[in-house]
Amino acid sequence: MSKKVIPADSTTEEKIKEAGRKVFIRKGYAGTTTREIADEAGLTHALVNYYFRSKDKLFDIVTQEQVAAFFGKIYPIVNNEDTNLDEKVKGLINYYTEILIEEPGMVFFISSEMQNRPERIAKNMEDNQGLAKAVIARQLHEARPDIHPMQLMMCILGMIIFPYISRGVFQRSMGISENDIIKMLKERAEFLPALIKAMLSN
Amino acid sequence: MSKKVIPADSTTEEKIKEAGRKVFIRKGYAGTTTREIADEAGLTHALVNYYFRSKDKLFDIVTQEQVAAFFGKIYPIVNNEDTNLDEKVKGLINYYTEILIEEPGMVFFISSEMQNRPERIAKNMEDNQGLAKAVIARQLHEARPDIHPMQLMMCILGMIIFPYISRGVFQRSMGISENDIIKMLKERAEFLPALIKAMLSN
DNA sequence: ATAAGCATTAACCAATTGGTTAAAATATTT
DNA sequence: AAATATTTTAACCAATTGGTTAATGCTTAT
Repeated sequence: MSKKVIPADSTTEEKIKEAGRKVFIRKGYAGTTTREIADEAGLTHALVNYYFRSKDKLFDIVTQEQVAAFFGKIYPIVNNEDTNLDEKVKGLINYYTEILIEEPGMVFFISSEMQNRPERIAKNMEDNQGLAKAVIARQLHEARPDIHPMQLMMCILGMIIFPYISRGVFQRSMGISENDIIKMLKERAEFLPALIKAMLSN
Repeated sequence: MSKKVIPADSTTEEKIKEAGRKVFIRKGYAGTTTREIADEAGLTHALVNYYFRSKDKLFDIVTQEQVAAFFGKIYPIVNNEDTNLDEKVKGLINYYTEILIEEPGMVFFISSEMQNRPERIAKNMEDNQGLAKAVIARQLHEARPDIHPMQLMMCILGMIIFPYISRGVFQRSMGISENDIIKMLKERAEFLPALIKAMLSN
């Protein structure tokens, strides 16, 4: 997930998969050509089909793994019996701050996948029984019994993730530099827990 | 912006533009073919070039107008001197609830445009001097002087908009129907003002 | 060393793409 | 009604696309 530098000694298959991941996230499925993936990997485009049979199959694998990695890291946080709500919130904030500064396209990628071809991702979600049964849902219900835990979850995740989606808008709107907006995004990690706490206090 | 049914008496040019808008939002630039736009409009694809010279030019115009309409409706709300913060929040919630239930792809479209080709949209933003100088920014600063108004703005908009982006995830994760998730999204409009108020109370 | 199997390449293919154009259809002007 | 201008169409074009394949290179076991 983090800045994946392709190791020089990685196999051709790994190179292609990683190149595919990068380009797919950057340009989306339709905007990506197998030749560009091959270029990114420093190979011929015939090899994409040699190792993965088709662009579609490669995309499937990349998406599958990406989503699995994404949610795989979230569930341990929201399902931890030993942390309270505040600690979970901080855990989520740290996680998203880390990966989304590195790879801002990730949210687009996953959520557009989720909208366009939900079946493909369903499997990974079921394995984890979803957010609905997570420990955090119970804790949210305790904090605010008047509002459905999933609604609160949307609020929390929205506050954390949305800025990475709307980055460009805010950057333009405020006329500030790339570096400054990244600084702002990192700053958020500090005061967000308090804001969320205030929101959840009945 | 709302459910735009193409009037039967509209000109060919209007038909193409509206068809282009729909398909571009649904499939993105790369995923859209001029022939599909023509199909959607019930015409030959040569007419797309006849009226708009190229797919690219049509996309430019559609994007331009879409962004202008989008922000054109927001700025009157956030710049109103006669409403307080709570009323502005409610105004934003109503606006987004309305258009995003109608056209869930809009947020994707605009924010991905904003990330991929920010120059193209810059003009529309400057005209409105951005969010930074809006009345709401001043009011947010009064409510919470300890946090930058733009940070608060991201929080508010995140809580409102993010659910429309992550719709699919939550729907899957909770195993509920399309209708139920729409019901949830509409429900949000009712309790969100209170949650945001709680968050902003120092 | 040689044969066998795997990896890689360049050349190729059919389908689709954005875009053009000449001719046909329609509307407008005279 | 005839001439003119505009709109629409079908056929076409070159470029790009995902995918295949036969030949070449490279390992590795024999």
